[in-house]
Amino acid sequence: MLNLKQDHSTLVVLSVLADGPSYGYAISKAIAAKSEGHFKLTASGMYPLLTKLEKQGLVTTSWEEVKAEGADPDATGRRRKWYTLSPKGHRQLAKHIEAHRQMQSLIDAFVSPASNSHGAHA
Amino acid sequence: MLNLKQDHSTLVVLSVLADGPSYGYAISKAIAAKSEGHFKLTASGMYPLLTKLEKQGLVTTSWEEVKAEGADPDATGRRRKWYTLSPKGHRQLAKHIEAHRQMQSLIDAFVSPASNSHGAHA
DNA sequence: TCTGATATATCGAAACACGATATATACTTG
DNA sequence: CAAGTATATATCGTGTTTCGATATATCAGA
Repeated sequence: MLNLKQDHSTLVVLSVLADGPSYGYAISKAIAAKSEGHFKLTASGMYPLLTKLEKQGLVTTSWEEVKAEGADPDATGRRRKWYTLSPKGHRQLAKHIEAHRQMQSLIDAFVSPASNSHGAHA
Repeated sequence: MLNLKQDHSTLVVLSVLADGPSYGYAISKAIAAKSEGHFKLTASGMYPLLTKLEKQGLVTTSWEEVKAEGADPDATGRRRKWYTLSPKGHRQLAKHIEAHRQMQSLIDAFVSPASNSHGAHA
């Protein structure tokens, strides 16, 4: 079980939102499910991150009142905050993916077998 | 120019040392060169990391006195601390590479096109 | 002699990580 | 209906990480 760091959290959360609007708790579950239980992004990592994405204009938000079936129409109900990826968010996701791929290829230059053949130092 | 975080720093430094013994300053230059100037691991990141690797038994160390040609044989000379990857370090590098690859494939599940086709939310 | 490169090392402020805590509603089961 | 678990959002505080700045010293070239 790997706790995601900021860079990966941002990439993964934006990716999940690219599949359609969602909310904190559901995103957290989606990340755990899609990573087959390997990734964990808990509340204390999720909500500050979502707030940051909102401040950066990468997502737009709206509140939903989740009422129980047959509940008192005047009751408060549980609040659910939906996050929708903005056009800016889509562009930022593309940039993050590109940066991630570049990082991958740069790291690969270090860990690929050709660079690690024992006894062959320049 | 990307400053490397701890995980990537460790992976990259161990990879460089897998090519043969080296020392802090040279490793820093090797990383910059091999990444074509994209990666930067400065002194304040390098030396604490190397000390940590030494404490973990992943590298062994030895000091070299670098004397100028024709210098006074009694002069102190510049000190150079060599780092050699230990058998444990080799095994740890293999583990880091495996962990890195797993992380890659897990992240790919989120950012691969199949998961991000617009309008196709489950 | 002076500047820039080589070489190692630590400091400290700022940012980050993450379990614990707080609050509240909804569902499930005995 | 009471208790326990799941849903849902949010912050706090401690511990860790980051990274430019600083310190020290030698070497090479203009």
